[in-house]
Amino acid sequence: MSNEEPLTKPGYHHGNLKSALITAADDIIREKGIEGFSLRECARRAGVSIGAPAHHFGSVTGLLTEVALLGYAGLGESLNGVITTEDPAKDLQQLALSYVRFALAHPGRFRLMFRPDLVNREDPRYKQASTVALSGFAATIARRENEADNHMADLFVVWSSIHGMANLVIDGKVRYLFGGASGEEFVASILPGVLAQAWPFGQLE
Amino acid sequence: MSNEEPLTKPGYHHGNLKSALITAADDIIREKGIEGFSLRECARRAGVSIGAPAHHFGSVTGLLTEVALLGYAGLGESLNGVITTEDPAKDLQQLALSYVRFALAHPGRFRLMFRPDLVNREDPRYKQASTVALSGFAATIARRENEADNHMADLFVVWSSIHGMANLVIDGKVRYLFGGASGEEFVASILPGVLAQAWPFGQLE
DNA sequence: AACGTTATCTGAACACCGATAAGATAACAC
DNA sequence: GTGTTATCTTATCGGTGTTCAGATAACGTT
Repeated sequence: MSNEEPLTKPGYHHGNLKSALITAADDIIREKGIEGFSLRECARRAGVSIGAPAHHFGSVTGLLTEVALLGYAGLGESLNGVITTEDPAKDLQQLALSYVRFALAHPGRFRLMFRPDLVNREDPRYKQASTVALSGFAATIARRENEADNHMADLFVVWSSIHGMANLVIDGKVRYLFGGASGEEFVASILPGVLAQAWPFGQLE
Repeated sequence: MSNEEPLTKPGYHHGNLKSALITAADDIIREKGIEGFSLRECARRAGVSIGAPAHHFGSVTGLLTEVALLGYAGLGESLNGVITTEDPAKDLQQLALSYVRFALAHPGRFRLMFRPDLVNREDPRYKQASTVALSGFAATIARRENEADNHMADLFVVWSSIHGMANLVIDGKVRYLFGGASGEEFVASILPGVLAQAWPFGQLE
């Protein structure tokens, strides 16, 4: 029994306004991007007055933080789902692919997740969600290395590379480098080749 | 003779409103970040009415595009200044350092430069400015390689890595990975070690 | 030197936005 | 059934970018 969308609909009390607002926010962000989001339209879509969200989320940051948390949960699922544990080097390539695919499939969410002005990073759930999302990734790094190596340094470098790819791809810089290839084409056909050929983290060790 | 700031000051006509507005915008972005920017405050600082900027820039995007162009010019200076041509591998490390340093020194500008909703990337000057800014970087990649190699793929991968580092650093993710190190500490003392130890692009070949 | 043209800037209006607070409403506990 | 509390509405505030008619002055031409 999923008490997601329409628990109780009509009347003065919405019933599950909180989740309805989160859903509406996620919809807007998917349709118009994070820049096209507005709290008022969000309330409008949930069929509620413009002052209602404040009671549940305090401010727009509170609501968007919830959306960002969902984003990290989704990213974590995507990442942790491709880890085989058998071949760390191959796992890293798959993680890079999944990371870029996620950013490309949910650019609005992805951008929101890294917008410190829109997300309350002091929320302890934020730290937990982002840590969990990257936990399998960090474990893969550690699995690849000798014990004496500096895991943090390698995690930073590899994460940087993956994160930078995702940002460049959703910013359309790929078209700038590779001609007319769109983001989807790029990930589907070019990126695996790029990773196998030029990405150093899979070949090392 | 620098006809920069106060060419002609008082009166109905400002004299050099265009550059004054660009300067004011850059100041606001430096003080409050790109999210704290507003066209109205920009006009206020330039001592001009709220409708004045429209005549010179059309919209807020037009003005911010000019600031972004300045940003790319500054980034290009920083990058091209560290290239020695002698040792491409070492040059790449210096380029990475300069890139991150620039982002950390001008986080507002840097974020603006990669905000497609705030910058008009159809402006031909934008394409030129970003190309010039990365020209020395691309040349260093090419210089490092054999002729048969795929320059575009390598440029993408190395740029991704550098760009990702810069983003993670200004987003404060460094503290998350490296304990209490601030961005400045990281760039000044930690990052060179990270690059020498874990960054693969300097050692290869 | 005077005139007409054009570039520049003002001022007001409009439609949005997020935040806030007082009050209406209804669910819920007792 | 009554009182309490959570929820939502309504109105208001200050702020934003855009637009446009009109004021102003610089500039080119005669």
